[in-house]
Amino acid sequence: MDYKFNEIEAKWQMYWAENKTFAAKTDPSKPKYYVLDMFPYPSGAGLHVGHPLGYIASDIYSRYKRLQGFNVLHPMGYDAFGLPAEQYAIQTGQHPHKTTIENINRYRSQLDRIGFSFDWDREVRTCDPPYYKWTQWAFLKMFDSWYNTESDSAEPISELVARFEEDGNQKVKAACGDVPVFTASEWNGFSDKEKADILMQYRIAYQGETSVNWCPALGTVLANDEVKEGLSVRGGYPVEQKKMKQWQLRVSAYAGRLLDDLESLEWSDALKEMQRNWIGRSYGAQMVFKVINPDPADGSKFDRTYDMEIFTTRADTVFGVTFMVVAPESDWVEKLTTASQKEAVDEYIRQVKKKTERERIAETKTVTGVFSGSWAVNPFTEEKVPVWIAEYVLAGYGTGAIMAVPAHDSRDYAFAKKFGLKIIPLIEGCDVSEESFDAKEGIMTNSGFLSGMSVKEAIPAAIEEVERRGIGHRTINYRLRDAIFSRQRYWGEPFPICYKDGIATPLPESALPLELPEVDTFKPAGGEPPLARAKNWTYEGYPLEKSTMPGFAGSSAYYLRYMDPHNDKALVSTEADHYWRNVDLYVGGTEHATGHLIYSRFWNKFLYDLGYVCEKEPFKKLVNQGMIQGRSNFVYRVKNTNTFVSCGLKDNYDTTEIHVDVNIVYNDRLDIEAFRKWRPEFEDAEFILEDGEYICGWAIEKMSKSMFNVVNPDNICDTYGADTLRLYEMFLGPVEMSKPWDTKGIDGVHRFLRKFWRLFFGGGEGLEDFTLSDDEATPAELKILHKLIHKVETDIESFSYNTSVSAFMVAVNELGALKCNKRKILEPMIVLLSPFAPHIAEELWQMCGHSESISYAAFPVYHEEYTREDTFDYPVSFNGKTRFKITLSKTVSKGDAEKAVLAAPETAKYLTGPVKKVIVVPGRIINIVV
RNA sequence: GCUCGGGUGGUGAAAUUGGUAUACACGCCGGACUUAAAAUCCUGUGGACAGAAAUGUCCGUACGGGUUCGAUUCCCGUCCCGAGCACCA
Repeated sequence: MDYKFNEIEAKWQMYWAENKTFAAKTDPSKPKYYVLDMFPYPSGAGLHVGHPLGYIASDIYSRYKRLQGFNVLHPMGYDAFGLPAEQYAIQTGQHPHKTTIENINRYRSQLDRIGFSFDWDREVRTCDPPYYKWTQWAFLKMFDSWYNTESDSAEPISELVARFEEDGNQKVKAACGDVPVFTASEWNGFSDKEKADILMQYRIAYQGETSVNWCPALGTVLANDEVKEGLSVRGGYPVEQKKMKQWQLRVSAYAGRLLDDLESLEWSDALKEMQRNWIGRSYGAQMVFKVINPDPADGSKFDRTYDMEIFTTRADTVFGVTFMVVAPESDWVEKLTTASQKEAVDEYIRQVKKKTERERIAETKTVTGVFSGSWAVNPFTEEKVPVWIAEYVLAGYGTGAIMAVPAHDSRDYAFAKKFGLKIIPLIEGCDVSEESFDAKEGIMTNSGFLSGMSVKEAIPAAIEEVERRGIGHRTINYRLRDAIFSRQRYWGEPFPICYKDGIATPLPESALPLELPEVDTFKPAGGEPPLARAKNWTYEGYPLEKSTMPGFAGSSAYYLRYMDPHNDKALVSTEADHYWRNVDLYVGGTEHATGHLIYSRFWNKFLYDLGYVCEKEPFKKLVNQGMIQGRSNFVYRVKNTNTFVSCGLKDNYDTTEIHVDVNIVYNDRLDIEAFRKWRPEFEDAEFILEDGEYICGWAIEKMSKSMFNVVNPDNICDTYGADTLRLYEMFLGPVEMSKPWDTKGIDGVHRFLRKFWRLFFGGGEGLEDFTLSDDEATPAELKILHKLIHKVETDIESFSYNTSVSAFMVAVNELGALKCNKRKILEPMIVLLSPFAPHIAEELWQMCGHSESISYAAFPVYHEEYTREDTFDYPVSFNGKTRFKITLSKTVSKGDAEKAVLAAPETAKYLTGPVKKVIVVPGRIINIVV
C-alpha cells in the first residue's frame, strides 16, 4: 500500500479540527507548559518556507511536551495593526480591516496545511476591539501610575497626589521629567491645569515635548528601534529629528530592572548582550561646573554664572579637562552664547538643523563645532576652560553637556586637534601625540591628589572628592530612552484620552474599547493624523486624541491574553494567570531583540508592579530561529538578442544576468518549456546549452518576490506532503542558524518517510498488507529503539532537531535491514516520530488499532540496559598514535584493562621502550606512554 | 571603532563538550532491475603515497604557536565571514 500523504494529511487535519485535539484547558491537576511563537503580521505576500521554521520547531516541542503528560498551551494569533495595510489602503482606498482579514484567512489556510497543533479557540487579533480594549486599559493604568524610585516600583498616581497635598514634592523620589520643587501649600494653591501639567511629568504614560524621529514620507513619528541608520525600518525613508509633543512610555524608569533580570532568563547570550547594549548602563558621576557668560547676548551688562551639570564615567580625568562641550539642541546654547559669538553660533545651529539624521550619521568623522564665548571653571584646578557647542555631544544622553578630556577620549581628541585646544596627558608614559589614550589603565600623573594612583583606584577616589565638596555625586546612566508611543496613523489603537480645556483626561474604563472610527480616506489630514477626518471624534463633547498607538502596543501583552482570551472582565483572570504564569518557551526571530522583547518585558513588569500578573518576566526561555534566505537563480541573456547561454559558457559572451523564477528550475537546471511560457518575451527564446541542459547561476539573497526566489510551502506540501516539509526544514540544520532554502535534499527526507511507511507494509516478500507481528523483540531491535528514544529525547530538549532526523534515518535503515515488523518496536517508533511528522504517525497509529489520537499517547521510556554495550573495541595508542584495537568487556576495571593490553601479543610488537604510563578512560581508549 | 557569534569533504552539516574526525542527507562514480527512461534498490566516495588485491603508511577540522599521553574542542596571536551597536562621554 502506497504512502498517500495528501489523503492522510487532509484526513488528520480535519480530525484534529473537529475533535479540538489541541484545546488547552486550565487544569490545575496537570503541570502546565506554555509554548509560544511570535505571532505574525499577516502581510499580503502570504507565507514563504522561511516563516514556518520557528513554528515547526515549537510545534515539535509542544507535541513532545504533550506526550510527556504536560498540559500544553500552544496558541497562535495575528499582530494585525500595522503600516503596510494602511499604506495599501491609501493606495487602493480599501479599508485596512478588509485586507487584513483577507491576509489572515490566507495565512490560516497556509498554516493549516502544515499540521500545527495550535489551539485555535484562543486565537487573538490585535485589531479586534475586544482585544484592544485591554491594550487601551493597560495604557490607562500607565497614565494613572508613577514610578517610585525608592520602592523601585510603579504606584497609583492617587498616592502621589496624596503625598503632594500632605508634604509637597521635596521628599518624593520618582522617575520623572523636570519639575520645580514645591510645598504642600503651593501644590494646593495650583490651578487644575498647573496640577495636571506637573502630574504629567510623573506619569508612566505621559505626554512630553522631545526630540523625536519624524519620518516625513510616512507622516509619522517612529520609535528608536524603528529607525536604522537614519532610515525607517519600514520602507527605508529618511528620518529627521524634530521637537514634538508626543505620548511616551517611561521605559527608562525600568532600565535597571530590565538589565538585572536578564540574568534569570534562559536566552541566548547573543540576545542578552544585544539587550544589554541597548539598555547601555554606565557607572559614573554627575558633576557641576561653574560656567560664566561674560557678555550675555541678551544685552545684559552683567556676567551670568550658571551651574552646569555633566555626566562622566572618568571622574579621574578632571585634571585633564581643557574644554567643555554642549549639544547644539541643548538649552545651554542660548544661555552661554555671548554677544560677540552670537552670529557664529546662530549660523552653526542653522547648519546643524539643516542636516537630516542620515547626513549626520554619514558625517560622523567630520568634526564640527563653534565656541560659545563662555568659560567654565575646572573645580579641581580652578582653571578657566572654554565652552564649545558641537554635534558630537548628544542632547538626549546624560545632561547634554560634557567635560572634554582630549588626552583620554578619542572624540575629544579629534575635536581638540581640529580647533587647536590644549591636550594634557594624565597617565604616566602615555603618548598622545598621534592619538588619545582611551584605555582605563595605567598610573595617574599631573593629577594633584590622584597622582600615583592606578586608574581603577583614582575613579572612586575622584568621585569621593566630588561628593565631599558637594559638587556632584555617583550616578548610573542608561542609554535606553523612553518609548515614543503615538503614531500619526489610522490603523492602530485609538488612545482612550480626551481633552477637557486642553487637559488630557482619561476615559473611564467603562468607555473601553474606544473603537476606531470610520474615515473617508486614510491619508493624513493636512498637518493632522487621519483620525482628524473622523466625524464627531469626541467623547461627551470633548475632542479625542487623534494619534493612535504604535505596533508594539498590541504585541506587548498578547501572551497574557492567550491565557484567558474570552474574558471581558479582565486582561487575564487571576486564576488563569496563576496557572499559566508565563511563557516557558518563546520562539521567534532576533529582529525583535531591541523592540518587542524590551517593550513586552517592560509591560509585564509594570503589570507585575500593580499586581495584575504574578511573574516578573514574560518569557522564561527564548529560542531565536534563524532566517531562511532565498536561493535565487539566474539566466544569462546574450546582449541585444533573445538567446540565453548556460552558466558554464557565459564567460564567452557579453551577457545580462536575469533573475528567473526558482519554481521553474530544478537543481539549477532550467525547465526550458516552462521558461518560454513564463513571460511572453521569452516565448521564442533560443538557448546555448551545455551537455544538453541549461544550467542556471545562483546566489543567496533575501527571500522576496522581486528576486523570484520565493518558495511557497503550499507547493512543497503538494509534491512531498507537510510531514516531509516539517522534517526537511528541521533537517536543514540547527533551528537557530540562518541558512538558504535549497530544495536539493528534500528527496532524501521524503524517501525516509516512505521507508518508514514500508516497515509496516513490506514485512514479507511482496506483501502489500499492513502487517505487524506480536513477537518479542530481539536485543538488537531493542537496542535500535532505545538508542533512538534516548537520542530524540535529548535532542528535542536541546533543540537539535536536525540530528534527531538523522537518528530516525539510521534506525529505519537498521530495522529495514532486520526486516523488523514487530509491534513492540514499531509502535514506540511512531510515537517518537509523531512530533516531527504528525500526520503519518496518526495514520499508522490508527492502523495499529488505536482509537485515540496519538497526541494522547505517552512518550516511550528509555531503558539504558537495552543499549549498553557488552564489549568495546578499545583503540590502543602509543604516545597518542593509534596502533591497534583490543576488544574488552565494557565494564572492565582500569587495572584489568591495563593488564590485558600489556599481555596482548600486538603490544610487544609496538613497544619501543619501557612503559612509562598507561592511561585508560573506561569505555573509550587506552594509551600507552613509552 | 566596540561587542557577540562563527570558520570541519564537492554541498547542507555531525562529533556523547578533551578520547577512533567527517554520523545523516544531497551530489557524484559504479552496479542491479528495464527495450529505454523515470522510479526503486545495492556498492563506493577527505587527500597523498605504496600495492594485483585485501590492506598499509603519512597528511588532514582557516593559519601560526602553546598546554596535554591525546586538541575540531582549552589558551595566546593572525586572517577571513556573519550579526548587533555605533559620536552613549
